[in-house]
Amino acid sequence: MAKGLTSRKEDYSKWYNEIVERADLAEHSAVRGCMVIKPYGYAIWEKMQKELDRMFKETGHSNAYFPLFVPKSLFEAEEKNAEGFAKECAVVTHYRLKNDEENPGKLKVDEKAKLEEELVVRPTSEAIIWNTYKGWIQSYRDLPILVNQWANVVRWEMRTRLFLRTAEFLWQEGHTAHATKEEAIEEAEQMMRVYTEFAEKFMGMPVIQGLKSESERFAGAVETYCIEALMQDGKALQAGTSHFLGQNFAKAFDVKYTAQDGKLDHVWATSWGVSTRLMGALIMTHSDDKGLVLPPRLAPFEVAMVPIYKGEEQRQEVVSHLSEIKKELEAKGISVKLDDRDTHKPGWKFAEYELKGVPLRIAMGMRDIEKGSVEVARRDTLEKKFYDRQDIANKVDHLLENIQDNLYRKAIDFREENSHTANDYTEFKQLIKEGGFVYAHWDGTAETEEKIKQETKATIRCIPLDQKQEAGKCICSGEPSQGRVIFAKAY
RNA sequence: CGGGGCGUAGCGUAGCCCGGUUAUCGCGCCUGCUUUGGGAGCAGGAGGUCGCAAGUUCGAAUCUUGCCGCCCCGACCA
Repeated sequence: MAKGLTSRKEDYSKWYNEIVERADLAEHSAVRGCMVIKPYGYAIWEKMQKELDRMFKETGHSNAYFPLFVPKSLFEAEEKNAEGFAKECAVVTHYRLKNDEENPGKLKVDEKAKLEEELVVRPTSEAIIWNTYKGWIQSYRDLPILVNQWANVVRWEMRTRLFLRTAEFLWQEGHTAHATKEEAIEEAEQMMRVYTEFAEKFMGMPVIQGLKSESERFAGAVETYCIEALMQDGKALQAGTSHFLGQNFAKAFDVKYTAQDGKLDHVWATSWGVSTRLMGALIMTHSDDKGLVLPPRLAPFEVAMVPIYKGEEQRQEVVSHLSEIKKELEAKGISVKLDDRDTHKPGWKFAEYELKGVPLRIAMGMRDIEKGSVEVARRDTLEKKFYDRQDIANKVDHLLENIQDNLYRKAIDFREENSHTANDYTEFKQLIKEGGFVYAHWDGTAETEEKIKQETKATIRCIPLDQKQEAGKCICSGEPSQGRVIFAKAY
């Protein structure tokens, strides 16, 4: 009996939730707005972490860890940053509970244990980190500081969606300090490029690099670079951001250094981050109506092996053949799960590994052993083929590479098919309704952007870095514009 | 914080309007036999403070009142 998923086209949200749940990635926690990432989902996140971490180290960064709590006085130091996040902060006000005499067995907050100063649970760590950097920096010799932190942060969201928006989420946040403006800008741009490379090479997800408009800019940043991806329902997803912070935080926390020429100046800063939201992006970029589809480079295991047999004797024979193949694959660095459980039937396993997005499935039974063949099914195309037993390791290796490329190419094709240019407001509204990226002229003002948002629900996703200089008129106000920006409805 | 909806087994639900034996069905779970190349079949079984509290009544999942919790749509947002 087939227990299918809801179709993507029928109800995208439902489809998404079913994949997250049935592929065993995550679930809602009993804690409001919070998420439990289950082992299989976390294994994917760990692969992401590993690759990102490697790329950060290759670009000269080191990991460190800063406190979860930010004293309110530090949090409010950089005004724009504080104002931007104030509405969604969890705040610790007490440090002790006591027995509730009126309700035996229950606890209540001990009012005597009220904190002198409230502690904000970090929604982002600029404040606590810049307060720390203050003590680390005196001279140009102390610069640059290139630090990354893997951490959890809390943003008290009113409405949540697994991986895309939860009250607590996991991420990495890089925080760097530089002697010059140019160096800081180069750092922010470099990290955007690192994110781009990760998204495209590992996630198989094409992204557009760009700058945020003022209203979408990070609170406290001078400039926000971003990568934007297009999901299969035609909505945009901000996949990563890298901020040039100017001297805003250095001034707020009074972080100065003495330059080679003896002059005292504030340092220049960047911060950049990607979160478990990338998991949501990964799911929505490749998955289909049969479940998750994972790019080989991020799959917890690239190959699932399913033995087919009747009786214990056959089972042992088939499993021993598969074990040999497994060794050959592992020798090539391919990760394999041999599912020899007798508690589930082959058909059940086929469906299960499809739901979980395993790139390749190898099935083997007595027939194959006799013929010297192996059945290989690829997840991206759902194509099944028999390959010669002798050559299987090379074939699998080749297929995995092919799948990785194919997923990326398919995602690019999808994005191109769903990217359009609008030349007037009527056309714009129609295109936005249909979904996808819409390239259009904009007069550069926040007022117009807001008006368009109110009228169409579309926002400026970014001003693309490769924007062509092109004289035109704003689709909304008719004022002159130098180039097109990307509009879309967004997550 | 505004508008709407829902709370019945691990999950999804019927029953409620019009009160009446042992609370319905499906999935899942357990046992046994037969099965195993696309989510097996049959037989048996376990599992429930019907969100909580009070009230009306001979009798409440069902009616009344209060409370609690959750979901959806807005506003906010990576």
